[in-house]
Amino acid sequence: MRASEKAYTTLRNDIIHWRLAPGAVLAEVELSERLGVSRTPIREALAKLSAEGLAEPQSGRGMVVSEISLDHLEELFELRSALECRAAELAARRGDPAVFHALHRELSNAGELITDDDPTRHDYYRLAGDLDVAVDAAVGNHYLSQALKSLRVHLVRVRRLSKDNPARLRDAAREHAAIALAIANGNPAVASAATTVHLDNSLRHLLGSRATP
Amino acid sequence: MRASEKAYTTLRNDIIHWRLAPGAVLAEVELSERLGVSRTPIREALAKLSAEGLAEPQSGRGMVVSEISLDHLEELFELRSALECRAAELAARRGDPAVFHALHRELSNAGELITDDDPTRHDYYRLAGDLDVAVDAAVGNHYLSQALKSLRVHLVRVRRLSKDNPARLRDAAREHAAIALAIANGNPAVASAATTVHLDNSLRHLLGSRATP
DNA sequence: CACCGGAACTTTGTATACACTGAGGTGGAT
DNA sequence: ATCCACCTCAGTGTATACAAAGTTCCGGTG
Repeated sequence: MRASEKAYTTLRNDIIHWRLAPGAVLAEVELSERLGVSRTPIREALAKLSAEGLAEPQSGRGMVVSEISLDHLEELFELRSALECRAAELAARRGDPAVFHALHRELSNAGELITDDDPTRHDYYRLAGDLDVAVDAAVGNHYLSQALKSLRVHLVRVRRLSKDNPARLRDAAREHAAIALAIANGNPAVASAATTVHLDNSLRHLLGSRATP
Repeated sequence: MRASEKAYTTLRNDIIHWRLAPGAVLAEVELSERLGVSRTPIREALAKLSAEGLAEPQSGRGMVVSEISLDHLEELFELRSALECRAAELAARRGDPAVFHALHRELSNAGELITDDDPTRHDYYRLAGDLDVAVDAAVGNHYLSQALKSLRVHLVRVRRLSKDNPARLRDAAREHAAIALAIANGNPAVASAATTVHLDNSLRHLLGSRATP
């Protein structure tokens, strides 16, 4: 693996998983020593992170991890809604019903996955991710997929801002199942509407239950 | 101006204005000699262009100017529609009516700007750009604005694929005026619908009248 | 005592030298 | 004659040295 890729991946994960908090300074020499590569690949990594919106140039000098807070949530979800509603719509027109019927079945049983055994909700988030992947594939639009991909990075980051209670996750799974069903049935309007409903519920939940700092 | 910025700006303009055609190889040494800077800022510029989607890594080695053709148009316009319809909707809810009434007046008279005196249609495109800026400002959503901004780069590139006849531009101006009016009237549904209509007309025109190569 | 100026230092921006890898060509063997 | 192996070379990937710019702290002055 190239050094610049390694630096990029490491920093990206550190930012997404809050090991590098918003506002943290990204000093080139310090990073190059910590990651064991020279400054050149570090700079390359920082440029990519900046383009992705995970880092931003400090006033005049240096880079810092970009801010993310509940204040950004509404804005983030407006973009998310625009993209995901359209994606669901297009998936309903173009997707293979069998694929989404299968996802609907899985998601309908997803409540069982949400137990106290797995506090990271890994299985649940993977299933939700599967739906995203299936929608992307069904839509078959490179530009839309890219826009969604760059958006999801920020969504992962935001997830840490709230405590996820099991009840909400079970509701979310049901909402996902409804979206999958609408797509499987080839109904664009319902798919879009179900997505709107789901995102509104998610947003209100996130804004309502703030994580204890 | 920093050398990396200069390299980035120059290359970006060269790509957007088709002085660097899709598929052209972006060799670091050749570019560094041509632009009179060392390879380091060139690499930085290429990284940014790659993140923006204007350049992409060649199989294994090197970078090339990314492809853009009429085959990508439908995909591009699907994303565009998702973003701009929502933006128009939100602008109708939040915008200052006075601003958009003014734009509506200007756009209603835009037909006069489209003469044979200015074959680049500079005045017209600037007016259309003013509407975009006003919508962005009215929406007040950083993430949505960023998504639109990165999309518009590709749209400028695509513009060269078709010959723009004056009749279509005058129609387009009227459609823009309709969008501005709907926003001024605070009617989200109409603003979104007018945007959908405008984009559909634009797309069909682009696909219908191919530029003679 | 506060404020302004400058010098030193820290940190980024750029150039260049070196290392490595993949591609293409050439020569030999079958 | 064709195919394979090896070698050469072009061009990228990385490291490091040097230049420039901005920040901070100290001292002087009003």
